[in-house]
Amino acid sequence: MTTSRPGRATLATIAQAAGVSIATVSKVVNGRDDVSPGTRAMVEELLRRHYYTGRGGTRQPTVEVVFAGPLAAYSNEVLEGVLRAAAEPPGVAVMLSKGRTGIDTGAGAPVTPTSWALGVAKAGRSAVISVSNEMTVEDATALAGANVPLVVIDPLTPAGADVTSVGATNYAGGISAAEHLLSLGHTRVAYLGGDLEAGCNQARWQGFRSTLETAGHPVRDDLVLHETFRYAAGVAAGGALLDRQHPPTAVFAGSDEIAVGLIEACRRRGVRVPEDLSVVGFDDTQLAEFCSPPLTVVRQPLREMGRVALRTALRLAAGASVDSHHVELATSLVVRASTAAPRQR
Amino acid sequence: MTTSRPGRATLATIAQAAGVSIATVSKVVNGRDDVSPGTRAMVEELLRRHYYTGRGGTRQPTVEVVFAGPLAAYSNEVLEGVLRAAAEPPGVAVMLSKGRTGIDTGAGAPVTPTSWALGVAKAGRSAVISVSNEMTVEDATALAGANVPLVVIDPLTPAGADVTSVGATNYAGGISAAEHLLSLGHTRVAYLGGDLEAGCNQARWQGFRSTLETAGHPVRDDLVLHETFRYAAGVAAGGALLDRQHPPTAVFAGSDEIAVGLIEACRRRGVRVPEDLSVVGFDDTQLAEFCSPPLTVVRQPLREMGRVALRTALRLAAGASVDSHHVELATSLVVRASTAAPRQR
DNA sequence: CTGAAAGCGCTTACAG
DNA sequence: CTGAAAGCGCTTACAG
Repeated sequence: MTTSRPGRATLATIAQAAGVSIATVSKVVNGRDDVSPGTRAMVEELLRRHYYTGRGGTRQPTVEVVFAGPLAAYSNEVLEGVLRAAAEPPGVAVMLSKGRTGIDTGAGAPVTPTSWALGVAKAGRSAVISVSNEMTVEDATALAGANVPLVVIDPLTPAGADVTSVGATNYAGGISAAEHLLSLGHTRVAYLGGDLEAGCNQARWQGFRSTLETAGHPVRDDLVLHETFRYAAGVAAGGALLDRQHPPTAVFAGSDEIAVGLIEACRRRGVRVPEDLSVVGFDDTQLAEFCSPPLTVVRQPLREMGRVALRTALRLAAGASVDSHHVELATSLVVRASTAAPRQR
Repeated sequence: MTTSRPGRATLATIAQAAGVSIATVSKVVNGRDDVSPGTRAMVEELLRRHYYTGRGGTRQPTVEVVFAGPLAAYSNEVLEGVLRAAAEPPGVAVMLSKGRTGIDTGAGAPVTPTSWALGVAKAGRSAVISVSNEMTVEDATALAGANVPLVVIDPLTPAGADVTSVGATNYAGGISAAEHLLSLGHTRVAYLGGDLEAGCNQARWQGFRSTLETAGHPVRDDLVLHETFRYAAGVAAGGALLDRQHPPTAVFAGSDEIAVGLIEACRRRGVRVPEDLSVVGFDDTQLAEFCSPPLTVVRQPLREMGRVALRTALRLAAGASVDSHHVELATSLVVRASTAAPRQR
């Protein structure tokens, strides 16, 4: 039995494979309800397996980029990278959405992971890129079920083997921040981190912690704060840190936003940066560059991460496999003006 | 002669109208070259007039947002507004692109305004939103020819009657900046503006200028600088301003980026803000909020502008007409910590 | 350069 | 719940 399958799958391809009529397959594709559940399930499975796309064939290839929170300096860098990679020939269109929006799942029905994933597939998206977004296991599974590849940038939870992700060497970044501060002579340092549950935050902290400990200057427990990655956390928790009886001489912030918030907390108290306090940020977004003083940061190559995510997504969409399910790009230390030797006591 | 046109136009509709065969229309649609130029032109015209979309009918409605420069704090706010409005039922997909990319215009051919516009139409975009982007007259014309509505946000050149645009009350914004500084007691003020050719920059400057002049404190010619809207201009030109023998006591910057650059120039020189110099920004992006000290700004409602642009674009795409070809949303003064009374001499 | 005709992929009213 | 058959929108090899 030679199943001829030259080009793209048609209704006839599926009908033959399923042993049903073309009409029945058509009904399943169009979501009519006069098909038995069993037949429907089997046909749907076959449609997926054959990458059935409808007669439109391939429309313009499109990748959907999903952000969780508000767009910010961080997302800009990632998007720039994605956009530039997408502009390279042959070119992909980039769709932007927040959460599960932008996909029509049918008249006002509540959007479930499955309906969203099916909508994404039906809209013809080649792949989905999710950015620092807690994609649930359900979302990922539904997407896989709909045959839409998913690439996660900077996953909050450690990468499962079944999800492809792109991150940065956060642990190494924490180390370089510690080494920089140690080399300047700081020994009483604090960590003002982001969400405790976030994998990237944990890695940054552990790299930082271990290096200081090895150097004989362990970080005191009361100088370790896990808050959120946002500006407000820098202002509030950073301010509280400064109000201590014995404040640190340097702070490693878990993000640029936190660092910038901390710098505002310093200004309000007349604490000078870097004379009275050294601050190291993490990310190297435009915020770091525009900060006054310009921020010393551990740079994570966000644009490059966006570019790699896009190219990986395209490769998966083309049916190729990827060498590794998780890629980590190298961080690097960028020294600007927010760090200096501690004052002589 | 009753031309029956119930639903969507088909090849037959066009063929009948053009007095040619269905086959010929099909060839035009598919860009085959065995059609005479005259026939092709006529058929293309008819395809447009009938809003021919192909059998796919309406795909998921999609709006293409085109940015010129790099994504920045400014674009974030606009995009947030567009995205939120797009997420409201019934929901539109949002495509992001920079310049004329993201559209497949055929094998490696140089992208001309016409081929781009045709590609946009063929890709099924309902409308295009262009952000602070020098859309050329050619682009706009080509888009109009392809029946794709265009809405420009914050047009660089004064809105022509034929282009729909959304802006802010820049002139009034300039006035409110001047009034704020006058009320604090400043009389020796400078304008550190963006691109001289940009309409929004001119309006800001004129509103500012006229108010100070009326108040009897005209801005000295040597304290008026038109640079670019970027950070670097704030650092360099702003720094030069501070190095004058008689520096101003307050500066109205044409954008948040310029203001933030100026604040860095101040830091480098030990000039305190607002004690030694008051700074007013323009935009109210996240940069203003995160600046240290937080920036007093003339706020332009960028998110709202994004939302209005999207809704206008959708209305145009639906064939409705708009009341006004140019809408200006109100600016407002947001007082934060970068302005204060001038020091007593 | 044009179109009649064959044929493809799909949908749907209807018979079973 | 299923499918034979009619028919629609479109494409294309080919004759003129």
